[in-house]
Amino acid sequence: MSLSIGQLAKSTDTGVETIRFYERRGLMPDPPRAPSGYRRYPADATDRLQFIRRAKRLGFTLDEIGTLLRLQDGGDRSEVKAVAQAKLAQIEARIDDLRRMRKTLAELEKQCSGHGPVPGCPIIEALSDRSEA
Amino acid sequence: MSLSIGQLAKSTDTGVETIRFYERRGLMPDPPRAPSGYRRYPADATDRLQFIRRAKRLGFTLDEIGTLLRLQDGGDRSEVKAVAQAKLAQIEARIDDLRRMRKTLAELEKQCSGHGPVPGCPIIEALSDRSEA
DNA sequence: CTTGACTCTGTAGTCGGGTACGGGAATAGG
DNA sequence: CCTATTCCCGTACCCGACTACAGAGTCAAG
Repeated sequence: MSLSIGQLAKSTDTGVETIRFYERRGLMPDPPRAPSGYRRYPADATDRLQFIRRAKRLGFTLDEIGTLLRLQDGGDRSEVKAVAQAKLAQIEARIDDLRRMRKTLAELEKQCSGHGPVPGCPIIEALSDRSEA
Repeated sequence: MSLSIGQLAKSTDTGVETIRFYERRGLMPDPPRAPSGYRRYPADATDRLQFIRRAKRLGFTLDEIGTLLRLQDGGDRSEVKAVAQAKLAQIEARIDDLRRMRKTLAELEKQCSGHGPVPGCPIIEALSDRSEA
């Protein structure tokens, strides 16, 4: 039992173009072809595509997913753990960045009355502040 | 007293190319030119560029910064506040996304022993899980 | 057998925010 | 006065992850 690219796309909620794109990127192996040239996917192609989709939801880039897939077919568990730790560190750094932005912005937003003319608005004043680096 | 583009760049820790790029984007006004065609920036160009840099640090896109600059020279404070609130909401949504990723990934990372072969690694298993959407 | 949906390849465009390059002109320092 | 630096403009390129064609061939339903 094999799937057409359209069926694979539907079964994984992915676009047909995206699957071909993953193939070019080397994330999906080149599938066998029908005499017409049409791609015929074995059932486990669905698993591989799901793997990619889940990894993406966890924040991995396509390159990182490529690494994980390579480790899957023959790697050491320590390497997988290292990839996960690196990603975790990136996520945490990004969260910290965003929390700093949120803190500053939330304070300004609270201070802004929300009515009247712009001159005197604490948000604009903070951005314009001539006395600060 | 006017500044060359290079001096303006240095004084705001920005690249010369970036300033020209902001000009094309309409964030920096077209400056007066010397007879040679060289840009001659009035002193307050520094303020405007600092405004852009600070707004960027707060997470605003260049389009949003354009809006803020337009409001600065003649808008209503409620509009500024609305822009800030929208950005705050986006930042919070992004933080929530990242925290969900972190939670999942941290759990998997903790469960992975970090030694041995990949088959059986909880991280890879979770990504491969055939029984889950 | 026809029609419409699907698939093929290859190339190009999108978004955001720059960065780089090439060839020529102007300017500043020694 | 000479040379190194700066500046001009226009265009093209970078990242990541798609997405959109065009034009041709194929497959499935009625």
